[in-house]
Amino acid sequence: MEDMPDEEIEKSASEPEESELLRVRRSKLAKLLDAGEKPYKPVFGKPGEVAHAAALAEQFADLEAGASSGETAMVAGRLLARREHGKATFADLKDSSGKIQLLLRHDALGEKPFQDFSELDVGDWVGASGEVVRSRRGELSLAVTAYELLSKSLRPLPEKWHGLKDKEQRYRQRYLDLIMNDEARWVLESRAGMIKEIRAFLDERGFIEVETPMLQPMAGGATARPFTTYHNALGIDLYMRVAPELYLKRLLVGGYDKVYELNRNFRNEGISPRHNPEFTMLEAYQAFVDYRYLMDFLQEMITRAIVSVRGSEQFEFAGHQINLAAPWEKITMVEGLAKYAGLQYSGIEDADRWRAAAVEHEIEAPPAAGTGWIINELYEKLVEPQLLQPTFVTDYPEEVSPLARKNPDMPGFTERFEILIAGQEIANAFSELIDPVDQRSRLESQAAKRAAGDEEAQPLDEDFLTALEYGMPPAGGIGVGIDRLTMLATGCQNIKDVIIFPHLRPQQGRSTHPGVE
RNA sequence: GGGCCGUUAGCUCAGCAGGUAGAGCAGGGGACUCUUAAUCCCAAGGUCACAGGUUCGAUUCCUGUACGGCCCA
Repeated sequence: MEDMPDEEIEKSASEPEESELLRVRRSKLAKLLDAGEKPYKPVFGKPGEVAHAAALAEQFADLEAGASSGETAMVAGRLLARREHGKATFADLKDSSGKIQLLLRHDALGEKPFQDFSELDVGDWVGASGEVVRSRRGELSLAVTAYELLSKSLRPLPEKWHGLKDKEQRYRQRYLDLIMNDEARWVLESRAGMIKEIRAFLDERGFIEVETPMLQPMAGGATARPFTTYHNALGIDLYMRVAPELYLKRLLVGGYDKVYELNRNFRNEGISPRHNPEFTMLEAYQAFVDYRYLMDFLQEMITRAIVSVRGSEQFEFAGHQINLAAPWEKITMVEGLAKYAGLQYSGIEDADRWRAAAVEHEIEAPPAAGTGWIINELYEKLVEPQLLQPTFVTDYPEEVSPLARKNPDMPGFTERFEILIAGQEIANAFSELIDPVDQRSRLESQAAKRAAGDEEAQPLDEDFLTALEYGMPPAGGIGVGIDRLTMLATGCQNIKDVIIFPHLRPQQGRSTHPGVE
């Protein structure tokens, strides 16, 4: 740390070729400092005094072109464009609500402030006050009588007309995406709005929101590889959670009958257009209900969330017209394989035929995989992509559902369903397995799979089983992937578009901007 | 992990059957008191992602690497 200054000097000496654009801005900053100006102000106006552009647009909607309102206002935002006309200048200021035009006139401002405005750069934060007027061409404007530089920008923004298109740069420097692309803001705000709707939906029904451990001594509750970390003081490995499920169930054992958690899960898997290592999941549990009850429950919640963004039950996603109007199709996984893939076999006992179908469809089953696993793979490969309209797919194989109650009428299957929309898994739900003896044997099979080399199989969580042995009430549980749901609602087809700071590989020896690093 | 595509000025993009590159916007200088992709004039701006190879000569052809996108597993 103490030799930082030297390093800095060395660094700048070894990088003499700063681009002209950056040099010009730094020299403007130096000029301001030399003149005793403060290019990074602490505050602007009094709290509540600065108006939003959108609020002014609404308030003065009736102001006619060329008219003055007689009222003054203060605004603050980022300078996004400037049009100079000799002794008059127009500028666009963008705040969090929208844009407003500034009109600066030499006669109203005086020589020095008028000239100084020309020295400002697109990208600078500016605060201004003046009379609200509408220009002759009909643009709501602030006829500026005073302004100040609030924060000097040292880097040029992307082009004003085409904006920032480079996807990589949009993900890596999301702030630029947010400045330049209103759609990026809309996605962020839509996501926030949906989460708010979902919380309201659950809160209205008496659910309590809880926070269970992100760092777990054992990563259970889902079939996935965890991230590993280490706790120094305890001297033990800890795992980033892959799901909160086993902790939320402990809360039902503890006597709560409606709990939910809406938060991050972490899975140590590849990155793809549909996978980010951390993602947001809603899990909710309600005592005394089973998976049948949860169908209407989820249908209502998901419809409400999507309609809050789309404004309608009908919308387009990836070229498909989706209709959320009730009723949604209900079909068991085995029925689905018959209807959509022509695999008309009976249940789990048709093991040889399922296995033959797997070979035919080039599904490579790991050594420990049973018939249930194969049925699920066949379903995911052959059926899921065809389920465009909202569909409840019910009764998943026991083998891939180690935490779900067995379906007493369908040996080998569980009381579980997923909701498919546009070929995407949007929600998962089941009647919870509360029998501690059955649960132990299921987790023991998982442990056997782990021993056979399946790194995704769930560990046997003795502490969780102990909790179940005290007695968990009958309950149904749901899981909703918030990122997937946001993709569906906003029409985004890459998860990186709905995660504000998605994970990308770090760049090596290459920077998108000279001067970075 | 495999296949295909991309990476050229701050941004958006051209271009090069191999002879060290252009435009628009942004930035710099100048003109202009109602523009909104303002307009007009002038000048400037580049390790053509990176590293090798072929060649008299590579931004261009070949190989590899990095990062990203799409598809497949």
